[in-house]
Amino acid sequence: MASRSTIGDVASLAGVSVATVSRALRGLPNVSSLTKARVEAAALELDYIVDARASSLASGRTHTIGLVAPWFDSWYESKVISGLEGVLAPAGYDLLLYAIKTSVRPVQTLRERVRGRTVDGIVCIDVFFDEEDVEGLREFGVPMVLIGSRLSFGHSLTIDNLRGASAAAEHLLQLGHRRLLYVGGTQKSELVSPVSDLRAQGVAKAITDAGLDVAEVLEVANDGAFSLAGGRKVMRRLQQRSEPLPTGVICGSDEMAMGLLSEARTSGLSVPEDLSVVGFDDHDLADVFGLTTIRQGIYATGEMAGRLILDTLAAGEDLPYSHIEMPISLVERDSTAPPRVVAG
Amino acid sequence: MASRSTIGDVASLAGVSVATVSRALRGLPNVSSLTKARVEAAALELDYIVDARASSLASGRTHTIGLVAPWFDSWYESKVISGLEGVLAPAGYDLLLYAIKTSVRPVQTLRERVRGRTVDGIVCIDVFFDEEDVEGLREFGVPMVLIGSRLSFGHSLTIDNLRGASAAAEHLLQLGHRRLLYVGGTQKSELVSPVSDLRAQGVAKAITDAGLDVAEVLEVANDGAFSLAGGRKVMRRLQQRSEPLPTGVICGSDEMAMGLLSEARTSGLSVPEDLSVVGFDDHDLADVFGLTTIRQGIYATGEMAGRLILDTLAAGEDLPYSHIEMPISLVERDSTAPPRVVAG
DNA sequence: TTGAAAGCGTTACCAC
DNA sequence: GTGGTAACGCTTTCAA
Repeated sequence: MASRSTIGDVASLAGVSVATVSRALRGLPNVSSLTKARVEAAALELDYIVDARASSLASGRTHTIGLVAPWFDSWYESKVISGLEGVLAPAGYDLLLYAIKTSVRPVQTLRERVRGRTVDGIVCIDVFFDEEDVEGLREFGVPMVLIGSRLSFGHSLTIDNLRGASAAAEHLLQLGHRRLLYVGGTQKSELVSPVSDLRAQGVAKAITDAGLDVAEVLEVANDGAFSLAGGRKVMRRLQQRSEPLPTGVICGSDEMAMGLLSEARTSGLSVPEDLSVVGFDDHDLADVFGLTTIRQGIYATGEMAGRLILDTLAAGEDLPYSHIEMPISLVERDSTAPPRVVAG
Repeated sequence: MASRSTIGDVASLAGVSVATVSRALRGLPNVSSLTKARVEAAALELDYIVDARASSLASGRTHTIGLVAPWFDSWYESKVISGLEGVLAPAGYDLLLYAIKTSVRPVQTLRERVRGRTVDGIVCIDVFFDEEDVEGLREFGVPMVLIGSRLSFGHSLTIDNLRGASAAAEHLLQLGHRRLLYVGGTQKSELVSPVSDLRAQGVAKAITDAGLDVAEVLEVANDGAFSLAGGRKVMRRLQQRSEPLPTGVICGSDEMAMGLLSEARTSGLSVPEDLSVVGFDDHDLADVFGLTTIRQGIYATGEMAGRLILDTLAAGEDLPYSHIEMPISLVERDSTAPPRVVAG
């Protein structure tokens, strides 16, 4: 292992003070170009690299952003990570990951990282804070961006879940469907998400707006768990009962839709002939499944979160909090069509 | 923002020295239980949290592990992250992400992080170092685990790519297929991966072992790019030419297989009647596609990498490097069957 | 069992 | 434009 050289070594070699080395290497003003060149040469020769911890301790900045999420192995999270990273890395910021286990109060983990001065800012994905948590959050004093949820302070990035689900339901209603099913569910953990409920409300709204009776048209399944397996389970249960199947299904996520689709096909139902299905997200594979879906640009959301953090950091803490609604759109593919027997 | 209390504040309140506070809070020996209790009470009252940077600067440990990969938005990476996190977090280690852009020498980024004392250890996923790089790597002096590649120093975790691909090919040969295609490709970047070649060799070996002529039986497509889109492209090209299609396809990844499958079905081919397909990985959705595949436990690989790092850290730098081959297995599903016309 | 003090490697303020 | 030096907040000898 090469011996580690410090700023002092560089100073000696260049024949200047450590203060000057520090300025020169960071490109600060008030350093003659001659001195600067000499310092840079010395640094290069000694293979000097700034100690991030010492620098951070002295300057107060860590150049690290913490990403908090319930888990990191889902498609959604990996897209956000990617978008964030794309913005943060070029700006010289690192990304630190914190998975919030279901059992632990999310705010506790946050506390330690922020108070321990490990991160300069925080991005939360689908972390839902309760009243008690919020008390503890204010004191953090570092910029915070929430994705998928909202808070009275800090930036937030969401989509219009209600409108998205409405659009999906409208699409099915216009095709002639009159027996709809919404498949949602709380997310995989106990950090209860309002997202699923909002989407259910959106579906109901579309039905009402079409002059129809929600009680007659809509059925809601709340055990889809936003997962592949959950979508399967819902479909299986549906087929085991005696009542007729709905003709149109709106799923709160593409992964649930894929599970449902898969199970439906396995048991001989054809999509969209027997059953129309709309998903949510526009997963990479939605296209392969020919899945009609509500597209949201998740990578772009990650980028936006990164930019918000960076801007807030640059501007000081006084930036007014913004709530941004990311665009969504209906992508029509092959999983939706008029119902086989149009009510007549 | 609550005023930050330091170890000095705690010491004053508890009426002891900072040295004692440091020992007491970290549970070191030689602290009377009375003192310890008093210190803990003071820390609690002041809501004291250790400054990670200062602690790290003084102790030399960062309690952070760096994860290096070409990108983070693929299924494979997200599984590794998840496995790593599951082991690291309980041990008090954080995970820092570095995406290696194709244009930059990977080793440069590593240098800065390690030399900058930002991480205690490094895990690399599918990062392939060339001779020149290796020179610079030795000096790092922190534990390193490579996933998917090998190095003469540092731990490595791979699967037997050759044997996996052999098993896939054998499966098809036993079903009676005599015209095979292997779909691979360098990975999405210029960091050339030997993985694809190894798998191609495995297929060839199975053919030879079966007493057949590789030149007659095997065709290789190296533009699958390990992606969905790549798999599609290969299938499309195949159908545009005049020669007959192969009857059995082995794909270097499930994502390529899914793309290929999707394209095949779109153009009216049925699987497995017209075409048998075997994938690689056992992607979460492989099951949905009914895809026969070579399963590798990626989450387990992530866990193992975490444990190796932790063990090495605990043991000091003297642990002998290990190369571990993770288990794989053939999972038979519905995408493979005997060819329609058995050669007779 | 406890305390004093010397680092750890920077940054930033204040003279010069 | 440059240098001296006090922080930054903790860990870790070494004495007591």
